[in-house]
Amino acid sequence: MATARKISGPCQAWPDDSAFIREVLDRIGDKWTMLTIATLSAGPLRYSDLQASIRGISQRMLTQTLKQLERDGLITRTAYAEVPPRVEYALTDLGRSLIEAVTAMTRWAAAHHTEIAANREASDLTGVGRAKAAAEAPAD
Amino acid sequence: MATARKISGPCQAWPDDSAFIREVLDRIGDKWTMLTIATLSAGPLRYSDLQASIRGISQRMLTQTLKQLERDGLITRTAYAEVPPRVEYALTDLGRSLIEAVTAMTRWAAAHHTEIAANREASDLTGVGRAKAAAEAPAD
DNA sequence: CGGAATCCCCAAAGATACTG
DNA sequence: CAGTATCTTTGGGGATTCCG
Repeated sequence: MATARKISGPCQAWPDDSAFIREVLDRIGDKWTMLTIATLSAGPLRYSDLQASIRGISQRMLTQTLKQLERDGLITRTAYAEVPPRVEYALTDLGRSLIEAVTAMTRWAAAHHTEIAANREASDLTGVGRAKAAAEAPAD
Repeated sequence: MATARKISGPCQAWPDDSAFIREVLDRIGDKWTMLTIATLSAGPLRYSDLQASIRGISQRMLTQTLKQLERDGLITRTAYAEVPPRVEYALTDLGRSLIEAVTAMTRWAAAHHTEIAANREASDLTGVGRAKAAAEAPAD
């Protein structure tokens, strides 16, 4: 609504509604979110397990990510009122539906990260002419 | 170390080396990167077209994203030395291999964004008890 | 037109310490 | 063990300007 912009561009496979896609993408596109989903895709885990599995994530981000996912209905949080506090997080049905998309990303990452790294180096050497992108400055 | 988790879950595509996955994910997981890839998946576009299609992106981010993608070998940049400067960006073969993963994400987003929004609201109402997450203030 | 350089701001991410 | 509150830092990212 509002802005009825006429994009006379060539091939636009993108409806004007790319808005909500940005929204969702901005939310689940987050690296920690993806990693969390991926980690939980194997099965329910508790807080510490998640922190250990994703290792590199801070409690802040973990908690934040989990809460966000819970709000969105992607995961469930089950707290057992035991003496040693225990909370388990598990994917909901909705969350599971995301697995394929996330794994598609991670599988791609796993399959092409080497290629990417190679391209980076090549680019670094080839386009040095005026590349200021060469922040890599190999010293010298 | 203690990561000898026995995952008996359904789809586990998870090597312990989630490190490089984080790397790649952090790069393509960027919202603008995904949208750019998605936009280019329809075919080659020039700078202005991209800016118009993704609209909402600033030249800074667009340029930055394009450069990054070019460095990684996901897209190619072809500059035509014409009077009216013209530069076209197109996905490489590697870039195209990402399309399926990206579209998987966007399709999911398109299919479940409503559900997510609903869950958000429900969550907002249900857990109001002490929810500090309720920063939604719809501002009348 | 395409993009590089600069300024500036705010929000996000990390670390730490504390509590239930 | 699980989670929260606080402080600080960093840089992402928007707007503007100028150059090729």
